[in-house]
Parts: sequence; structure tokens; C-alpha cells
Amino acid sequence: MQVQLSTEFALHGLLYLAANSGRRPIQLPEIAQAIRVRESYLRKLFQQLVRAGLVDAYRGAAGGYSLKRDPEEISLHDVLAAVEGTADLYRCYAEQRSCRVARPCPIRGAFAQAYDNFRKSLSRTTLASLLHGEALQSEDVEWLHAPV
Amino acid sequence: MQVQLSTEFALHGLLYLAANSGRRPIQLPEIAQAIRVRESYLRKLFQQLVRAGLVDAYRGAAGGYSLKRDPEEISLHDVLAAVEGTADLYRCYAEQRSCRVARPCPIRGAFAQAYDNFRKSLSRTTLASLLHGEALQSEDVEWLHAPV
DNA sequence: CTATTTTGGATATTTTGTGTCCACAATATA
DNA sequence: TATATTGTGGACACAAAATATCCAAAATAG
Repeated sequence: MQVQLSTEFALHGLLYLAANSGRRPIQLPEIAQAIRVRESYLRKLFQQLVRAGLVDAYRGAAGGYSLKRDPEEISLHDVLAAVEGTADLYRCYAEQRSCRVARPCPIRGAFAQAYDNFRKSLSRTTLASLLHGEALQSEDVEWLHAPV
Repeated sequence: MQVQLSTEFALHGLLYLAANSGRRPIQLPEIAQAIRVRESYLRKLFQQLVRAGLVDAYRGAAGGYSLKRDPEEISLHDVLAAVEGTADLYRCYAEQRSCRVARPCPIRGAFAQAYDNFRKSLSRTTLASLLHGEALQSEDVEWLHAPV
């Protein structure tokens, strides 16, 4: 049970967009270079983020990406869900094969509740709080801003 | 991010042991049949559970497996940890490549806290509470008892 | 001793995640 | 309108992890 690397990169990319929301659309090569991920890979990732409704994409010359919502409105959970989906944590494989555990299944229930707590906790952290949160010194945000 | 099938099966196996803790060691073929998992697969799983200290194994004729601790003392989290390990949920891959996010990393911190909530929640459910918990009707436990 | 039962290692198969490429569609702007 | 630019979607290759099986060897009850 681990968060995918894709989620980490998506997060870095989104933070870069959040930190540079003044300027309008930012091209993929710039984002890729800033967060040190290969362009070809990040390209696919951003397609997912667009489909998930986290960023807007603009085609053509001077196109690029920008956040669709305010950084305050995009939580860690939103990003995780966008990249990795929202399937149940506990698959209950046995159920499809006439599992005889009680209905409603107490195992599934326990996992669902724990997962819910997890997601609630993640929902409390947003791109904005990561950028200017308590844990982040102002100097540390440097890297997120565009190169001169 | 999903709980592995192995964890589900381990859980079923352990519940069977818990429900039959009166009789002493129970052989693998019986467990496998009871929870409807192929013997060869469950065998490997139980080796993990032994190494993790959740069950005792007895070799030789009349050998088998039994719980090492009381069902009240084995939580969902114990089982999950035994099967899937206890690595950090968020790997922070970028850190190994000179990530410039702040230290301590706020992303890692947020995930760690959420994961902690998740595990705390799982720790509150034990084999015992699954067996005679509120959510489980007495009749539903039938299947966990040895065939006559 | 002997029959039984778990062990540990090797290995095969399937599924999932990671990573790349390119023809095509959309669009700003000259 | 022509052209250069930028994202899209699909296909594909590769790597890693999960799932699954087998068997010779070790341990032990009787």
C-alpha cells in the first residue's frame, strides 16, 4: 500500500502552477524542468489532471496549463483521487465467490471507515496550505517560482 | 492504493483460527478448505504470519497452526502490517534526487499524519471484535466453525 | 522408524505502474 | 489564411510487484 510516484509528481507540478498562478498558461516543458521530471512522462500525467478537472489546458501557441480552481480548493485528496482513482481500499475479493462472512461485512466496514478517516485527513491539506503553511519557510518556496 | 488480496485471505484464515481456538493446532488443508483458498497459496501466506509473530506453527504429525496471541490482541492493522509491511505510504522519490521542497517536507508530513489516522483506526478493530462485534450476527459466524 | 506437517527456496504467471513516441487536433498571431 | 506552437489520445515497451505453484528438506508425534 503506497502512494504512486505519479501522485508525487502531479503534486509537484500542481504546486508549481499554484506558485505561478499570476502568469497565464504555463507550458509543460517549463513545469517538467522546474520539478525535474521527464517531459514525456509528465505530459501523460497532466492529461489525467485535466480530465479530473484539476487543471485547464490551452492548446496552440502560447497555450499551456493553469489551475482550474484556487489553490485553497485543491486538496491532497483531490490529487490522489485524480491520479489513482477512488476505488474501495478493500476489494472484498471473496464476496464474488460466495463469501460467508456477515452482511454487511464487518471487515469491509472497518476498512471503509479507516480509509474515510485517511481521506478526511488528506482533505484538510491543500495546495495553498502546503505553499504558505506553517511547516514551510518562505525561502523554501523559492524553487517553485519561475527561473528569471 | 488497495489492500492486497493476500491480506484479505490472511484475515479470513486468522478469523478461522480465532473461532476454533479451543481445539489445538489446525492444519493448513482444513483452513484452506474453510475459507476457500487454494492450499499452495495459503501455505506461503501462513509462513509470513508465523514470521510476523501472529501465529505459532507446529511441525510434524498432529502439527498445524494456532494464534500466538488472543484474538483481542490482534488488530486489523497487525494483519495488514504482517502481510504488506510497514513502509512509509509516501515514498518521497524526489528527495533522493535533491528535491527542493522544504525540510521537513510538508507533503510527507501530511501523508504521514493521514496514514497514522488510518492505522489508528484499523488498530481499534480486532479479530475478537470482528467475531462477536456489533455488526456480526451470531448466525453469521457459523461458517467459521469447523465442519462436523 | 515412519507418517505427517511445516519450511524455505526456486520459479512461473499475471497485473500494475512507469516511461516513451508520434500523428493529429486546436489555436494564437503574423 | 498560413504557420509555428502546444496539448491530445492511442499505442506500445519495459520494469516491478502481486499472485500462484511446486518440491526437497527439516521437524516431530506416535
